Amino acid sequence: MNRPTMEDVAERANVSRALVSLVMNNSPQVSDEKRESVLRAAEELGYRPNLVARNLAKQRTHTIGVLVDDFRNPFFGEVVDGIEAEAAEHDLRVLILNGHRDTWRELDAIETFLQLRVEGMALVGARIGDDDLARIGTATPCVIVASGTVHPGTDTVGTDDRRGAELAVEHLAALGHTRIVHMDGGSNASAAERSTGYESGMRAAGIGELIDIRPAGDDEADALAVIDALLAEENPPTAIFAFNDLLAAGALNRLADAGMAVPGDVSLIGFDNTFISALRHLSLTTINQPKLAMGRLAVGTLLQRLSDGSDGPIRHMLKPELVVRGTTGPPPSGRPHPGGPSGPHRT
Amino acid sequence: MNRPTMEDVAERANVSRALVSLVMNNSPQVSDEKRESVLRAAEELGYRPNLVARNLAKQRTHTIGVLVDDFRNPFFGEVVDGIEAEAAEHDLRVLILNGHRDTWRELDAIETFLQLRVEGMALVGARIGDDDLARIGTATPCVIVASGTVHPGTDTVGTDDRRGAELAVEHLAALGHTRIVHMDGGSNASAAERSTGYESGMRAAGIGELIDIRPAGDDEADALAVIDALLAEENPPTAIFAFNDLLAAGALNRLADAGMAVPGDVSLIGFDNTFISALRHLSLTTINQPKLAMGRLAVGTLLQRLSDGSDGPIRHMLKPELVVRGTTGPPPSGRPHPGGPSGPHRT
DNA sequence: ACTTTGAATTGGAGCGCTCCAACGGTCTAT
DNA sequence: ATAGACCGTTGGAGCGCTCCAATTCAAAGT
Repeated sequence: MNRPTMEDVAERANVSRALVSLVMNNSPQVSDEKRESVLRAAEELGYRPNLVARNLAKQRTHTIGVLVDDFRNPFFGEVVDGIEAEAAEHDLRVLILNGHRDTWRELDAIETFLQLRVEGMALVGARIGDDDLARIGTATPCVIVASGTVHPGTDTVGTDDRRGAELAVEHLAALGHTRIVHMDGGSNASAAERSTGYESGMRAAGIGELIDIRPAGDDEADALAVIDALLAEENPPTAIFAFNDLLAAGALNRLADAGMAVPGDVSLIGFDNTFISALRHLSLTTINQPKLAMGRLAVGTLLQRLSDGSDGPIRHMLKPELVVRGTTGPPPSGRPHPGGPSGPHRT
Repeated sequence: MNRPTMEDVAERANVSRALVSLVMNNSPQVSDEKRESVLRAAEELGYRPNLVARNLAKQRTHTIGVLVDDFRNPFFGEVVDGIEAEAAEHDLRVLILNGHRDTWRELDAIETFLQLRVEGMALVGARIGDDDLARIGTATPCVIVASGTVHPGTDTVGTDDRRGAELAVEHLAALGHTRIVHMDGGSNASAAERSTGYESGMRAAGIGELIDIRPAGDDEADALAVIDALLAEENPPTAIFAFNDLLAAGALNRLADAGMAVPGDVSLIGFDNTFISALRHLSLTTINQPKLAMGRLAVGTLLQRLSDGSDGPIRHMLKPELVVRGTTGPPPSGRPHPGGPSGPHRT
């Protein structure tokens, strides 16, 4: 009834348990004869090595844990793809846990990883603070991925969010916009950096006095109220820099509802360059993050940490890139108070 | 240097290892005094129970494995949300592995689950065949989620894909369409059922002789060539039923490129009702699958299998629902060969 | 004073595996 | 013939935990 163990295989093949172990780890120093007889016995019994026992005995799990902030956001899916690709090349198993955009659940997931004795962790878009991070301890290597702020003492892989935000503002300013509003990412880990970048971008463009940040969030739904509020104002912005693509998509929806033409009446730019922004019908101008590369680098960092004891945090800061699509254009000409939504449709 | 073990905690608290174990499992029959002293010692040492050892000793892992066909497809994300919600309520850990739309990698993931001794598996959108399924054996409960065909002898949770496809055809037929093409899902697990439903729907509508299935796939990119081919024909369809939302989104892109108005020149319907279809700028008519409910039911099924030994496969077949949005409408009137793409823009 | 009960605590065996030291065997060198 | 080297194989200890039976000790019953 019970799962067959190594002992069972050994008995059936008339060898010792140790020999079965050698075969299962394909040790070269087993005679072909015995090897085959062991493999046959294993096959016949439907034997499957018990990784739990093996991990305990070996004191190694060959596993890394990946904490993903939010499965719904396609951004993370692509980062995970990169992680998995790199991990596979190094014979590492990847365990994925979902943070559900919630600090408490993140901590829970990390605790699980630690108890499962993963050999490293990649926290992708995690929202936990530096104090929590410190409490994790240094026993298990840990890399923070795509979480904006520079965490002292922790390895990080990320895009230069600040620079990315600056690129967005530069692009809009170059088109002639001045009343550029930033819809902030709320509790998202990258929110602060992108806000900062927005501010410095505005100042660099000589329109620092027009800095206008609205608290929003990082999900489609978070855009609705903000857009409504914006449109109700007497002097609405001519351009909006949304924290990410999801938020921008939500904004696009609401703007369409309100009969505003994009980019005729208002320009919109997102962040992340997820596949959503590339959908022809959204055609969202955005800032690209090298998602796959980030995933691969995350694993690379972990491996480096695992092999040598180099001190000093490893930091990879990747370059963001402006991707111009259809939601940005020059501001509506000479109409400080747009009389009515009648701009041309986007193509 | 090494991770502290129970033994270390016991020594520091001047108790036996067994007592520490009792405390860690918060057994009620430990004196408050000892409990506190153990907890304090654990805290001071930074002790973290070793789940690997515990799982081995307990012969239980309290873990279920979830194999996801494709992280990029938002459909799966929502199913996983349901799974996690239900699992959390039953104190089950959820391990997620990515199948990358590849049978071989799926089998690999399943093998990993089995070796890790998960207590159950949910295969979401898996592409493996019944023979592979059989080879897994009955030792570990396994539920197939959202994989169209009825797998004999295996528990399944799914939407009635066939009926869903019929709904799609009914809707199009009711609008007056007859030349309705189905873009097939290729190797996707649900492809066959939806094709069948398309066929029966066509026959039920009295247009069985117009059945026209084109091999496509389940990803955006898979739509391009098919749309191109369709548009090059002398008598292109007036309606397209795409295998899923992603494929429909790709089709929408290509149709826009070609200057075709949707639904003016051609109607389009997807499947899944992912958040993508709800984006106002796509506004894709689609067939809803109760994704969250499917996830919860999957875990429910596993739990049922785990508790009793009821024989006979458990099957949950949920009801699909038509969600009418903006990509379907009546066929272009009296224009067998549309002279030029000049239909009205969608709102 | 004695046993009885019961609650709190402990030692030890065991979960399925790995890994090391030791073993028997054949083969070559002295 | 004896020692050494080497290869394939094996028993046993140990990984960190759980769980059972056994033990201690205090309070209660006779």
